[in-house]
Amino acid sequence: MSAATRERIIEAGSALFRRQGYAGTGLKAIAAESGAPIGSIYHFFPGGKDALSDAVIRAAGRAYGALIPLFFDGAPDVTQATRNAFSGAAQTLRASGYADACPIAAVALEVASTNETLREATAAVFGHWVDLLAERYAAAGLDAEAAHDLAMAFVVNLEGAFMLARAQRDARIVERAGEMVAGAVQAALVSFQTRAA
Amino acid sequence: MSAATRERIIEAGSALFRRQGYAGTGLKAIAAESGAPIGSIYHFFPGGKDALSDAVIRAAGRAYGALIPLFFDGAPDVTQATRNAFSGAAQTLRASGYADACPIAAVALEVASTNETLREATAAVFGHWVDLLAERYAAAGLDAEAAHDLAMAFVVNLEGAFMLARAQRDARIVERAGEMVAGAVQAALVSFQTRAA
DNA sequence: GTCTATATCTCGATAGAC
DNA sequence: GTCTATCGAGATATAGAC
Repeated sequence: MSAATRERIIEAGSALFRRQGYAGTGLKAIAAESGAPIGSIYHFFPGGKDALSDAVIRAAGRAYGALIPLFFDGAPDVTQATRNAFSGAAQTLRASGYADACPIAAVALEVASTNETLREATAAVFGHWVDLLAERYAAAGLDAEAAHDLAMAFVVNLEGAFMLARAQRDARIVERAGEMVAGAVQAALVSFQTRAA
Repeated sequence: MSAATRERIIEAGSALFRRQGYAGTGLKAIAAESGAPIGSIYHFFPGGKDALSDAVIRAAGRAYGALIPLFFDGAPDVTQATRNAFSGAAQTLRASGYADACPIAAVALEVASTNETLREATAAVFGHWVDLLAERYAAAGLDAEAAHDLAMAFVVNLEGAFMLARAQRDARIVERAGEMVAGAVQAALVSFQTRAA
């Protein structure tokens, strides 16, 4: 099955990029991890490492964007959903031995000044996540600007907390960052209701 | 002058690490950037790339820690100092074409799961920054736990904002993150004064 | 589509002249 | 202390059999 091989290559690339970064991950390692030979990588991605990396970044963007409904659809309100999302991320981090955090964070910092194509891919993914979150905050009654700022704060805090938590091996950093974002969300909601009243 | 050569090597490593990361930066590139031959790197750092990288990380920790008094000593209060620090970072980011952000961020994400020695070095640097900032917030009257949490939020937001700002080429993200942290600092100060009264 | 072999390059590291 | 030459390993990429 060719489609399955292509997906397995992307999945392997995603797993290795999040732990070793872009430059630290060779195509041979991705081939070994996916079980496919090197030739298959160039068959599915004629553009080589850049084309594969672009596909990995965008796939990770879709996959993690799909997690947002999981936390927001079931929660009683967006404040609790925000808190739960950070708690879930902290739990995943702990369970994986501080390896599984953001799939594109290391790559984003590596390519920001060295690879314009991939930089744009990471920018699009961050923008996608912010848009999805902003929709949720707007649906809770906040105006567009406040919703966007909180969505940006969500991603900023998650990424920054992932960095410190992985370095210091302390997942509570992610939980504390979640408290701060949730507090800002709550404060914005209260401020909006006060203004409306 | 041998000491000057050693420092030039560290300075070159710092400049390249922040733009290309750890795995993306070769010792030959550091040698070329510093003007020293490869042999000199192994003369001053017999431990090779790891020993040099450790020195680069710790030097960056000291250098950026030394920036904190610059913002906090002259400011009217810690809230304004916090805001100014983020504004200054945003300005540096813009002026450097979105290249000069945190000197150890990319390295930290790369080594967190791949190099225990360097992971500990980055953890120590983050901890050092948090400690220095917590001292400032504590000196403004906050209790130790609140001061520490705000200091952590400072570094978390700065690192996360750097990541998104570099990817999307928008330094306002750093400024907005500064507003959020400064707001949390202000709220904590007000809350403390209310409790004390 | 799958897989191997290989060309070319650059890596970290070392040896040794000066 | 400075500098060059070089080693073996691993990188990306390609050619071509099956």
